[in-house]
Amino acid sequence: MYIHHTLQRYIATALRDFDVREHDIHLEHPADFMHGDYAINSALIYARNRGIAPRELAEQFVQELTKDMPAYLERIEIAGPGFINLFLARPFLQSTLADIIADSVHYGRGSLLSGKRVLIEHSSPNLFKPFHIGHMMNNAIGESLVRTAEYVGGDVIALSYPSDISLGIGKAIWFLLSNGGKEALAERATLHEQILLLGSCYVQGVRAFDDTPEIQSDVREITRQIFEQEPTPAYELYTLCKQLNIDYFIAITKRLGSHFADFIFESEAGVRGQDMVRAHTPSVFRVSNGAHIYEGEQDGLHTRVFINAEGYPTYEAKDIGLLAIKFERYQPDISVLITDHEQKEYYKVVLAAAGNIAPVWRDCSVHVTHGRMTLLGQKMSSRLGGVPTAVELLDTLRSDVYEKNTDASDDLADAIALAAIKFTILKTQAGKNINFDPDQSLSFEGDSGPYLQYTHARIQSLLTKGEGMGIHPRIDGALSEEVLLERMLYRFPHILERVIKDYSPHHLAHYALEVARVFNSWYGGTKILDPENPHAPYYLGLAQATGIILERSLYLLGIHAPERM
RNA sequence: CCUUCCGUAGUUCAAUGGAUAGAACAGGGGUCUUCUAAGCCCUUAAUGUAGGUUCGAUUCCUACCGGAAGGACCA
Repeated sequence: MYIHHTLQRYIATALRDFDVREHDIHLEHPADFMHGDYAINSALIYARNRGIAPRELAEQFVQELTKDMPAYLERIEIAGPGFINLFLARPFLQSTLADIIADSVHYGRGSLLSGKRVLIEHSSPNLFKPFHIGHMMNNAIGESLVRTAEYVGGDVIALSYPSDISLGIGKAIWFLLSNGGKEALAERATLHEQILLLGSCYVQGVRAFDDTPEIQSDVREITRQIFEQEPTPAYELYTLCKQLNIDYFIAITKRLGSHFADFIFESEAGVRGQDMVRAHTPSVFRVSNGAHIYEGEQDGLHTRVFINAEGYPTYEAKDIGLLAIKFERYQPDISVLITDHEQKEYYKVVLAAAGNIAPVWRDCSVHVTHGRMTLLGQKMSSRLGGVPTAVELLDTLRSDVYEKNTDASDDLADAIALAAIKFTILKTQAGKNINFDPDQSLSFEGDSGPYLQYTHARIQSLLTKGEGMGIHPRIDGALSEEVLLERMLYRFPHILERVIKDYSPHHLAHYALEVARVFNSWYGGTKILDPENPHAPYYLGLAQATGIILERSLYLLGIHAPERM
């Protein structure tokens, strides 16, 4: 149990005669340390209903709270219009530092999601199309939520939903088949080059389809063969290409720090969804102009087509099938889906329809949306191929790292480049658009991933040097003058709960920045490894605890914290 | 036309209805014979407009202005 839980319970118990419920106690960290470590505004809120002056009620509250004050509290004050400010006692703060060091990589683990199965779908790729920076955005948020949900006790299953079937893919296969087929692929030496070839087949196939109507029936025939899984050369080539794309997807998401427990393919969901929709017509869906539709107006939404007049499932039906497979296979308590916010209204209709088939599909689903990335002020679109792929962007940033640090290994350069990109994405609240200006957003200075990594690496260096000098980190013993850092580190577990509550890792990103800033500011004015100073072991312990919090924060953001840089 | 989302320093982002709206970048000025200068210290600068609710509004409500996304057989 962490301090915010303990405190909340204590306050609720102390104030039970005032009918203040635990749930209604809002513990917040005041912006200014002068206002204590925690503040509650309960007196302000409750005074309204009672017709008492807020400060007067606050005084009654404080009287109860101080009657038998626990040791972890130093004092309680009333401030402003009736805030109650709580100051944690320094011995408590120091015991927390000791806990952090003792628990190390387990510090902050919690029970918020204990016993809950949490499904998180993210990074769903369009096979045959490049993994571009929009996918990186989805991946960064998804991976961070996966790690954080796991950290607070969830039984988390990460999965991805690759789009493996479409007319567009038929176009790509047609083009490749007409331009060398399997042999053309075999000429490419690496997986990366093969993927580039497939990407260009996609673009050229789409163009050929639009420009030369004569080929359209051939393309449709190939697409049909793929759909029906007929053992033709086209289907055989498709199977090969699909596997290459999956291999590539696994490789790139691994480089980004993700792995998936399962893939559910669009082709699979399509079949399932189509059956599902037909089985629930006319109870849920209705046939109109030959198409199976769901009339969203009954839920204040709009009508969408689930099976088109030609009898093919649309994305809507596939999403129904996907829900069916997810809940059948995993029985999740919470099923999180991460997409860009263009799909927000769309997905409301899907969930409304789904809720009429099985209420849990709707009630246990959470749709987390992220904004769109704009690059240099231009709206991104994967269609024309003008958008950098994840690999291109990463490699570009890596060369910037080498410029700054000529000794950097490939792994280190990759870790720093990734940190820059991921942090840019994660410091913004999920749901908002992100302006992606490589020159500015991806800076290695200031509010950035590399800043956090640098601070962490610097602490590791201190620890190594301290070891050599015979200074060992120690929290007990002589107290120094108070260091602001002590009032920052214990907050970590509380922040994780907010990340999960809001499904937005940006809380953690900003917290980590604040920790790093406070540390650097202290470091700038204090000599830590001073053999003459009796407080040196304590200082080093404080640095060590800070290093742990930074490393854990970075880990939960999906960012690697190098020992040295 | 309808629905949803978004308007905060020059720029990129914070602020769970709270206390003096915080950072970073850019600009200006300092700082390495001393633990990693990817750092630190100082400095200029912001809530689209008009109302309303509240002890208190960047946050909630209404209208307007501006931007984005979605709105039946595309994905």
